[in-house]
Amino acid sequence: MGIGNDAVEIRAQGWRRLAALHGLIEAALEKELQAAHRLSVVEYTVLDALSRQDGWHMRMQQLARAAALSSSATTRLVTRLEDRGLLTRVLCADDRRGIYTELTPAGQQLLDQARPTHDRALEESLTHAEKLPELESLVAALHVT
Amino acid sequence: MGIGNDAVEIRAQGWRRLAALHGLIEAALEKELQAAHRLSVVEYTVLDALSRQDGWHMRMQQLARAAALSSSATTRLVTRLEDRGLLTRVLCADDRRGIYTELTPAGQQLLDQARPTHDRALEESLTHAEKLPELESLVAALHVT
DNA sequence: GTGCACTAGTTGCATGTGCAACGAGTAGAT
DNA sequence: ATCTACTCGTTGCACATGCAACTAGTGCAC
Repeated sequence: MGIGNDAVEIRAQGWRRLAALHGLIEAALEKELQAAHRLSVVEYTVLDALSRQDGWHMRMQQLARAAALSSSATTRLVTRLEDRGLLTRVLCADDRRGIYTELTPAGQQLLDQARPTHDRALEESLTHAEKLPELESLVAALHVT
Repeated sequence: MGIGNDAVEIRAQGWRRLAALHGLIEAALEKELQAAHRLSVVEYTVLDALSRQDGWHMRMQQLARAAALSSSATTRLVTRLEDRGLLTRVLCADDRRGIYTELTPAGQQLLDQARPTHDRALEESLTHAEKLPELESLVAALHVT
């Protein structure tokens, strides 16, 4: 049980804290976004990532990475959002395998409505987490640019 | 776009980084644990939480909180592990609603085998994440006690 | 050109998850 | 003793996810 094991244990503890904080925040966001806009956290993440491209397209795999999802899950997620009229698939001319997605006005509008909900829920859960001794320092690290 | 909005944006960015790091680590652990021991990350988390109690019991709801899972998911997770002989359900005498779970020798043994895999995969993914500029500071924050 | 290895995205299938409804047990009021 | 409100854990059901297999398209070798 020397110095090496201590490092291992510190890493494991850090990971447990990270997972705990992540779970806390995600649960809060999920609840609020679902209740107010019928959006899941991943769905919001995708819309947000698209809007961050500012009117520009994103390929499916970029979306997959942004949402930390498999490509199959991304396919169905995009289908879901497309069925709700929030985004559209655009075939790309240069590479006909590739598919671009872009926000529709309705998608942009829903995102505009959902963003305050998201930001408020995020702030609340961070404030809550900050009070838990084992999460305090990790929350502080998020404020750092 | 005053100071208030900056704080909001910083929080959002922090959350995206947290989610990214979490996804990175979880995917790596999932892959390694699944391949080497047919264990998912949540399953490992539960076994680990139980062993951390050092031979003592844990109620279903403690387990649910430790794994960031709903109670229904916890029920089935415990059933799965019980079917594999890794833990046992123990009815509690004082409160007959409550159910304790404890590791079996086989569960302890599998955990002992899986822990090095887990710790190594964790170290590797942290080392990898440390090289990504946007995750570097967050990874550093995990080292802090 | 033809063939081959590769990438992008989609689908069948099995599985893990959350929500809501439920049965069982507890604690307190009267 | 009984009624009520609550907690604990389990189950039916719908649904999102990952893996593997597939189709379509690209690019390189020859």
